Amino acid sequence: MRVRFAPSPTGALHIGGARTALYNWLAARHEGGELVLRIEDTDRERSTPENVEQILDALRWLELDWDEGPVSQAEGSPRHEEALARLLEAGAAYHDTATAKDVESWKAQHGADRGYRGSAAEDPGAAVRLRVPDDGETVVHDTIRGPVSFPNRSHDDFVIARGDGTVLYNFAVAVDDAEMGITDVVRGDDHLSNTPKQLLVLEALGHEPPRYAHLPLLHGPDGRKLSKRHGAASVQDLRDAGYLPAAVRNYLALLGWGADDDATLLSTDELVRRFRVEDVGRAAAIFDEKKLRWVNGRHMREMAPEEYAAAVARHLDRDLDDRLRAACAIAQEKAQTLEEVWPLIRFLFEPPVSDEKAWRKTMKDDAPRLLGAARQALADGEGFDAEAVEAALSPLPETLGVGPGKLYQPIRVAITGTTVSPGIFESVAALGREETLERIDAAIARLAV
RNA sequence: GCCGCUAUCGUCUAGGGGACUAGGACGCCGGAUUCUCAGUCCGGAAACCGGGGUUCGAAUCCCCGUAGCGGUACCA
Repeated sequence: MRVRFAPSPTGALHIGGARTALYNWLAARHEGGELVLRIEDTDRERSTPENVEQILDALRWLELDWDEGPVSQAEGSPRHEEALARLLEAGAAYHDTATAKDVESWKAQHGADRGYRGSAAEDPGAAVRLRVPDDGETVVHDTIRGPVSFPNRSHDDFVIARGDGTVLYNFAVAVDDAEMGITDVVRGDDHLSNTPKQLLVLEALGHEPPRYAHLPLLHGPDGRKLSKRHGAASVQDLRDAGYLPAAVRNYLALLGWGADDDATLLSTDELVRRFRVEDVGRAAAIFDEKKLRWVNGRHMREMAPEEYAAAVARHLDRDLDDRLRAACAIAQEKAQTLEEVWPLIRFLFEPPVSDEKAWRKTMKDDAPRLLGAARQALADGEGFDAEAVEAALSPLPETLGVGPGKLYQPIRVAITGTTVSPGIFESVAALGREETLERIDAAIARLAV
């Protein structure tokens, strides 16, 4: 098996494109085949080096590697010109001076279900059209959808090369797929309607067509095409939002494909082992970031501590030191994305945040008494790890005649400034005795005012 | 307009004529977690687009609608 991922470099790699890349990668890895990365840059204006780099960057982040490329489609132009010349010579294609308007009026005359047919002109500066048969049909044998047939009559003699001799997408793709020895074309459903054209080109050239599989499209929560309006829409957005590459691969794989036993959490090895293109579903799927968050949280909790800390450090762009390691250790069970880690551990690196609502809600009348007692308990005793802190604090609620929450929440607010944090014993221990006492003192002082 | 694809809980899906009182997961709602929740555990509500066929029997097969999406460029 030899597959290809062939994005056009029009900007950031979108989530739909990422899934197409993933499916190609999974198919290749599953079969022990090869993945070719080809950049569809025949539209020179949109194909900037920056845009190409964005795609490579996205694929690297997703940890999807390729075996060949990136190959520039535009650089294959000698091959395309040679193929074009062959068709022209054989009469399978012809120069045509007709404009878009001419085509339109031709259709008005012949009915909308009748494709345009032009006539050959002795004008080498005119666009080149492929001759499409009037009868019969072109059928796409799609791995996912089965046979799909298109009546030839409804197709125009479509343009395969511009007046300046450069070739168009549907021609270049067909030639490249054939000449690069691609065995399986796995791409978005938006290309299904293009496939008969490519098949027609292949047939005129005498090439065997590859197998085709058209993936259902990805939509936003409103059922419309996924775009910026929907929040995270590109791979870069996903990275910035704090998702893990492994979790993104897991979630994206599940959009349109399901493991036979309904397994939801799958490692990449497992995905490679189980993925089959023929098992992909046919209906468009909606990208649901909530589920991605959950999948991501599960992956985060399963990481080894050192790996987790390294990922957090990279995301926060901080050095990975022991303090950060300790912070990560107490936050790993709580956060669903890398982005959520910082609010949980921030109190270990900066003064408590100012959250008036939390303060008012927690610091009731007897707060000074409770905090005072906690301070005293924490000031004495040996050691200051989570166990020692728990040993010091846990007898207090009963002694003081209050529920545990009544005691722990004021401490939490005193040291972090807010009401949500990792476990209170772990948090206090991680902060250290000196800093904890200082913050409790500061809170008591503020309450005395 | 024309050509084509698709249609099961809000979402991702399982289902391949009887195993369907339609299963799982996210989300949602409720409870628990003698410390918070944005974490974890437990429970609950929640779907076969409509109409015709075929069949003893249809979520499953066929037809017709409807809706959504894609293509219809000298874009990719």
